[in-house]
Amino acid sequence: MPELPEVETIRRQLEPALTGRTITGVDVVDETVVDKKKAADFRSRIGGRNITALERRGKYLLFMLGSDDALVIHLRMTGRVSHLPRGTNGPDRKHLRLVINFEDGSALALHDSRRFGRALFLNAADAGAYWERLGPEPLERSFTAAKLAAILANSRRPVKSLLMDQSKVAGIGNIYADEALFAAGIRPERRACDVSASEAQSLCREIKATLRLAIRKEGSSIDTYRGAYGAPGSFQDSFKVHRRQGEPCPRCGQAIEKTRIGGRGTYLCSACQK
DNA sequence: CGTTAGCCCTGCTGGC
DNA sequence: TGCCAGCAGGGCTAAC
Repeated sequence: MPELPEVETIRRQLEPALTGRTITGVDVVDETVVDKKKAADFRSRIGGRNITALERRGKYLLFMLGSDDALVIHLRMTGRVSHLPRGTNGPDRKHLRLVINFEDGSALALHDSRRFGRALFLNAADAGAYWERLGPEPLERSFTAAKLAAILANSRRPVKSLLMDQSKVAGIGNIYADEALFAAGIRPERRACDVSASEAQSLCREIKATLRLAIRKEGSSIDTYRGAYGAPGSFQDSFKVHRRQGEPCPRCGQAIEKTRIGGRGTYLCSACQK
């Protein structure tokens, strides 16, 4: 499932190829992907526009269209974006949801088996309110231990739930929450407000380190994730606890456990995480 | 306001 | 081997 590292990988892969492209055609194959009522508006608003830059906010991929308008894509669970050079096809026709054609004959395809992924046109005037729903970017320099500690301090929810709450911190999902909490030695079910200042410092450092390494490894391909040109990521080979139930903890050897927190499968080492 | 449950979806897994 | 119930889960909305 695409989280911050996967979306950032796709952004970096697409940036050189799509910057400067002009949108010459929009084929909304499955209208649920753009919200049925907005399909016609979506087509007319992005048609003919020029892509000036590619950005990312949390797990959202942004194709800037000038004047601060943007085409926004969220892949949710099983969404995939592919840049298809002239005359090539995407990974499978069956799950094709959206095709955006460019003046150079290439196209951007959105595939999604589960139909959770979304695309939308975001007017510059609405952008402020739209992004205000999201918490800070964890890889920004301004995301400090003190900032994280302040976020954790006023909630009695499990610390893992806070990390995954996009209004608190943007971009962390189930994989990277599990891995960062293991690296920081913190049990995921702990009340957020009970995490100490020094633990918050460790957690802040490990969140950044985990996300940075995952970006370097081009994300995690455990289910359907692939890059924009079909290449899998390799961070799954670096998982210490996620999806490793029953396997020995790489640090102490005790079997990795699986529990549920906030309705999400959660993996941890009960010996290493306090 | 803070928090949680339910919903959307469909491929895959596991049990028989 | 084949079948099928149930799981998986990001983000939104409703409800507590």
